[in-house]
Amino acid sequence: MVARTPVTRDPVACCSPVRATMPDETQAEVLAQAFAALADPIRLRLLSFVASANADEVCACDLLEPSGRSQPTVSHHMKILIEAGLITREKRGLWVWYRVVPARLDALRVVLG
Amino acid sequence: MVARTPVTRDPVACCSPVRATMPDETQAEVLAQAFAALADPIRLRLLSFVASANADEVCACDLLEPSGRSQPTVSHHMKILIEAGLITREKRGLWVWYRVVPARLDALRVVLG
DNA sequence: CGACTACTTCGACATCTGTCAATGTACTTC
DNA sequence: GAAGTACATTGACAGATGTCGAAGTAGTCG
Repeated sequence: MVARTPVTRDPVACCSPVRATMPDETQAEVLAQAFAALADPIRLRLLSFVASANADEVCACDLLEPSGRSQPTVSHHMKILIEAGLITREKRGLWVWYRVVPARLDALRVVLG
Repeated sequence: MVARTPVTRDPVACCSPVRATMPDETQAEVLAQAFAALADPIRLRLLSFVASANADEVCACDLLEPSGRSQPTVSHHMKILIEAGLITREKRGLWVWYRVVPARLDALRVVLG
């Protein structure tokens, strides 16, 4: 660990220079948007549901009842997950099918360490 | 699982029963709070900064300038990261030192797959 | 065509969130 | 003690977010 110049008299220096980095602002913006998609309990449950399905895709109609939210609300949340790149939507006939985007989840996992 | 009652007589059945699971609501609540802490660009940058520091801890005074936010605002964001369990705060004398909680980051990574 | 179905979008609302100036608290130094 | 420093908390405000009913869109069926 760094001997961080403890406060002797003088100009009470706080710390020796730190070496650390931040992602730039636009990069942080994109990542934050992705995490924001996960920042709602309903969306986390919806995403888990799709990710854990035995088939690799899930019909929108299957999301309504277990989520306990109205149909417009579920549609709204799924849109947010899509815009975050975490899932994809495909319409076939009257129905809509969702599937996860594993690469996107991988990317977030990498950010966490 | 719900037998998806195909309502009319011979309607095009939507989907065969899906096998999938959701985290329960309280579990989702806790996870969502953690992800919410990552859902702000400033906080992502602050966390990255602490995580990437050469020393394993970072003085609060080092966060002000690179974040470009006021001192109360940075203090506010750090508090949110702490409440999410992502970092810890330790006061020594006049200064405050932050360090990341790797186990917490691990936990989130697990959720992502 | 017209009726119906699955889903999306809109509009409105209450709540939550990020921000900073002002103020408070804890600690050090004189 | 008093003065000064580092950080936290408060208060206030604009803007974002979650929610649902109502209306709109796109597809199917007869």
